[in-house]
Amino acid sequence: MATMSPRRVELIDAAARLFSERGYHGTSMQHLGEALGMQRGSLYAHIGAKEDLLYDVVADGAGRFLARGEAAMALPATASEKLTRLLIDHVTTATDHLAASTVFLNEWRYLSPEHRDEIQTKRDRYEEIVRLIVAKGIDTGEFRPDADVRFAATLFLSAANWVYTWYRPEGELAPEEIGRRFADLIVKGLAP
Amino acid sequence: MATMSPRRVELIDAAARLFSERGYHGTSMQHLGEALGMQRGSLYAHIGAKEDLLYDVVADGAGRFLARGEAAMALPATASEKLTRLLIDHVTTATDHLAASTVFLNEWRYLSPEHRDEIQTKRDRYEEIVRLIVAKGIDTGEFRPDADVRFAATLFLSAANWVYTWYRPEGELAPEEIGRRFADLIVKGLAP
DNA sequence: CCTACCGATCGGTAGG
DNA sequence: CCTACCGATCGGTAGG
Repeated sequence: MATMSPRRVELIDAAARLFSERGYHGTSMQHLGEALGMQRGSLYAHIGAKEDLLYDVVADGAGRFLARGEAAMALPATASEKLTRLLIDHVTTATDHLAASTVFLNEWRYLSPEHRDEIQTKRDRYEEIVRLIVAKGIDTGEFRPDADVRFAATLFLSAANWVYTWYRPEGELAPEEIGRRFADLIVKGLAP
Repeated sequence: MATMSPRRVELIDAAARLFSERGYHGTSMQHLGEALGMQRGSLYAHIGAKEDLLYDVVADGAGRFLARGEAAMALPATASEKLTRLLIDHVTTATDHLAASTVFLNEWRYLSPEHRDEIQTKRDRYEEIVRLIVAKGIDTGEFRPDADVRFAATLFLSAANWVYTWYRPEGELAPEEIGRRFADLIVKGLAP
């Protein structure tokens, strides 16, 4: 990562954009070459195979979300605050990196088995973080005792992960505001 | 539709399954031929082009969801009851027709522009139905007056449309129960 | 529904 | 980074 050439970075950017628009299988090396103004064969000076690009894009996306998750969990704050903070960060991250997030969420299943397993582990960890925050809120009495941890976490993830399908930068609501409103609704649903 | 041959029905079924597993662009006519035990060229006795199959699968999915939506709206019931009923029906439909629902939700963007527009209209109508139910609940005082109609509807749709990514038939919860728990959380979030 | 074929394009490589 | 190429496969058609 530290030694990644500028060309490789450009290539990953173009891959994120093209894969998000046309899908991984709908994007050819030819398309990628045109996006960078070079012959498709020349791309192999920078990568070993097409799947490397998918992995790079997906791993970037996974890494970003997970970093926000770990940060939210480490906050000295109530469960409601952590949940709200994380949902805002999640939405902001998804919208700031819309192409990469789209690829992360809907093309990751085309990764090679090894790469897929690695990403699955990160997804599992992220989900666990959300559950831990909800469970903590129940413990402290902040959320109602009969709340369903798994369903509350899944509702959180559903709202967060569906944003990329409808968010448009020209829309009237800022990403922060979107995250906040979802969090309000969910936190109210969890109130005692 | 009334005159659809058994072979064509088999073909659409196989397309739903394969497109949901490998994506539209990741599925070749060769794959489809193998699934039906025939040569790929022979498939053209039943369809005009590969895209016809995508359209058939997506249109089936869209039609099913929309029918549930219109039915829920027509119920003689409170807004909470309609919302709960629709969410249960949505989840049940998505899980009963998991492959077609998956294709409907994540391959529809590869339709031809005309077909895409037609499906978009149905999606818009479905979303409108959810909003109308929420708005009605606010009018009658069933939901709190400051509830955000668009966000409540989007939270509903997010939960409903994310199910296909994590639902597994061998899981412990029945689809009805999944829909009911989501509905409870959302309705509680809307309570005055 | 099959055989045999169409031109185009696929991901990837060699050699410079 | 390009030229020139590899074998394989793509969606689709003709003619039977």
